[in-house]
Amino acid sequence: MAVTVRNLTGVKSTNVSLSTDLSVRLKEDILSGKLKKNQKLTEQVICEEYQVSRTPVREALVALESEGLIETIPNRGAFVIGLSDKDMDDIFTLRRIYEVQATRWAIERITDEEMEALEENFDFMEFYTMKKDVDKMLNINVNFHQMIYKASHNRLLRHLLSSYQIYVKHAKTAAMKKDDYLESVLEEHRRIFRAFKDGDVEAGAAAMEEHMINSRKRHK
Amino acid sequence: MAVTVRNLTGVKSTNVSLSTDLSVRLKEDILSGKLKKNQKLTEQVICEEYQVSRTPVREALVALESEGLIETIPNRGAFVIGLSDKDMDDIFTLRRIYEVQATRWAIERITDEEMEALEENFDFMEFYTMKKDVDKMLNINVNFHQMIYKASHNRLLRHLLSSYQIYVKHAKTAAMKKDDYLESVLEEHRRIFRAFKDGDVEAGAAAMEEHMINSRKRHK
DNA sequence: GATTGTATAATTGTATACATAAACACGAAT
DNA sequence: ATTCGTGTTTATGTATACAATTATACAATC
Repeated sequence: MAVTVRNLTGVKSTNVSLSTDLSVRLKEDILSGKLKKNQKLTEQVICEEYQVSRTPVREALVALESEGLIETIPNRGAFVIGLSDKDMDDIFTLRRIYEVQATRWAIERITDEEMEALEENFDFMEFYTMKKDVDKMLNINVNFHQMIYKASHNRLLRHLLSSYQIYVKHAKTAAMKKDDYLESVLEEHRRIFRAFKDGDVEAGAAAMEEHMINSRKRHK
Repeated sequence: MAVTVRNLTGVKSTNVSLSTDLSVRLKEDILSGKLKKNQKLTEQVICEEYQVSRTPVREALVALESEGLIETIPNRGAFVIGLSDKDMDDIFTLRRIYEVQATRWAIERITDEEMEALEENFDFMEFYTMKKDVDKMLNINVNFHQMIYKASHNRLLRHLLSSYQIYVKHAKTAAMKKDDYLESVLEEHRRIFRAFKDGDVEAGAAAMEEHMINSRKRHK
């Protein structure tokens, strides 16, 4: 079908199916606080709210449950999970741990082609940091990490880390207006990238660990 | 509905919904090799094979995709992901890393009530090791780890680690016939349990790490 | 013979109708 | 007033019908 719809953030999304599109929209609305914690997600209500039938709604809810964002009680319905500050800290810790492992594996396993792509990404990053183009940087930043996931050559890890990405997405904007934001991120990425060039697993792991810790501080 | 059906292992399962029941059965069949890698999972075929309609089939497939066991290509269908020996090694590594983190948090956060339950579990484990009752031990073993997940007081971590459990489940039986199997597992659990009693995070993390490494060796 | 175009069949994506279980309201019995 | 029972309503669970996309077969063209 590939309908072009407009989600609640006003950004066009041309996702393949209503199910996947809806699951993304619901995810955003949960993390942005639009759907409040412990709130009951009645299927029929979502149908009307998002203008789709129950089938894609139910499939989206199954996906959200697998990611731990909602809880489904049999014959009772789906409820939004509340995320406390402690929960967010924990999630960051869990993400950090796997980002470090992904970096280790990626440095060991990266192909020449993937290395070239990473290098290109880093060049762009330097360029747009100079230009002070925050929007471009956001995408490049996400891509940098996605490339590392891919280079780890483990489908499950890539999958899990990608699903963590959403947790930071909505928190952006506040911290990024600081002057040294772009510079800091670039410098941290530079250290990680250099470890890839050197094939130095331990240096890469350390650099990524520090990058994640700083990232948490920036977005808190 | 709560129908009592019989899954392919011959074990009765009285799950709440056809969707969740089916996702468990499909998971077992993928990991046992009944559904071969790269095999296309045509919805209609699964309907006939498992005697349910398409709705629960599709919902089960969404769940399996979230766990990384199948890949869904839009408008093309679902395909079984092949897991190589390297993949299994990686999964064990990913599990080990989070088991260690769960242990750290659990030792820090465990409640008195949870501690009592863990102690009881350990007592049972000693008893059934003496009795050489492998079947009972299997359940107790799984419960021991589940209790630690719970005591970590992080829903997402508990969720993820529970989903890893299935990967070892089907591999059991071969290694467990060895005489020293039960003794080894008991001893490793004893070290972990002692760390809980002492509230020693580092000792617990080390003990769990070793337990996981040994566990991988045993099931390889 | 290989390639492209088109009609047909098969399969996925979505909507809706039906079945069943939980939530609710309300009155009777204690 | 509280508890229990019963009928009604609402929501979830399941099946099926319809729409849209993709795969297949086969003929026409080069």
